[in-house]
Amino acid sequence: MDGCDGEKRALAAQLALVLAMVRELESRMDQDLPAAARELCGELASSVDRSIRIARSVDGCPRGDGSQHPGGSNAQSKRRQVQPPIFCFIVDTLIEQQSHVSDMRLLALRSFRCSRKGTPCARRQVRVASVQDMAPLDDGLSWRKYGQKDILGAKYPRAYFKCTHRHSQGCLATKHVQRADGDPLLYDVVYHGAHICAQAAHPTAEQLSRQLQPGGLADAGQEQSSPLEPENEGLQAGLEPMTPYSFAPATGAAAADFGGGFPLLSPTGLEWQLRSNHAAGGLEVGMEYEPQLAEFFTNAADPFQWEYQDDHLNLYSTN
DNA sequence: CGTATTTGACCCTA
DNA sequence: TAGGGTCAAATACG
Repeated sequence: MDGCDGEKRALAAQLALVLAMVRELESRMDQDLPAAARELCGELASSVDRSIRIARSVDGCPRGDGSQHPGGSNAQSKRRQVQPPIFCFIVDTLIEQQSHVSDMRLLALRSFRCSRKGTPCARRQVRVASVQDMAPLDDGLSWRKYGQKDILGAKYPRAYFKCTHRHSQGCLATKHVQRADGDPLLYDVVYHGAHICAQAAHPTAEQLSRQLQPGGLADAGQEQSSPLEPENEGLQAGLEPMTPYSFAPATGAAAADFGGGFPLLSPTGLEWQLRSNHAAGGLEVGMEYEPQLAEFFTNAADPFQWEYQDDHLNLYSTN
């Protein structure tokens, strides 16, 4: 398959890049440049992560003998594509991404002009990091675990949580937490629905202070579930007054934006995948449901350079 | 004793 | 029919 060959070449290129980075890291360590070495470590992590994803995608390609791994990424991708009323956000670790977050916020709002029909059912997925070998389950909201499931092809089981106030207040928010295969300190957290319970409407002081911390995931390793009011900042760019997306509780300060996460919530059916790739100087957005948006984003006047490939939209900072 | 977690069974969808 | 998601009884915990 041509596509798989392309993926393999991309994987080889990524691994070559990793190798070059390792050598550069050695050099920087020899020169006693800890800050430079640390910076490179971030790039390395990003590159390895990218390699892993490419490898998974290659693994899902049809093989020469016609066999195909049933749990490959193709199967998952196909499964997602046939669940239209779903809004999905994948937000990778946005460490040191503060300058990009506001741009992405505008971007997301702009994109709603092309929103699809959908149901109020919202889903977003984030990837969070735990500082130690412990689950980053404390996102300031109370959840009750109601199930755990081994997922085909996944190394770790997926845990299912629902809001503690489901019965008392009818809050239907749920989340799924799964440890990432590639990095045991990373967790993929998928939120379904929005909290309508009191704890969401009145976040605790601890929650607020956490959101106000500019450190991001590096020190928090968590993501806030945020069903609160839409934020108005993004409307300044001449956008329609309707703001179907809702963000984290508004703080007014860009530096406090999401505590490293990107809690954007939409009642639309638009499905997105968004990853940060700060080390490579950009962000990566996969839009499985809206490939027609490629042209829109390509022409968008953002401080990014857009590149559309297959069903993924890559954007790089032009700064 | 009330609440949370575990886990096998069941349901739904592709 | 397989796999993901949820239910609910059993169990653990404070």
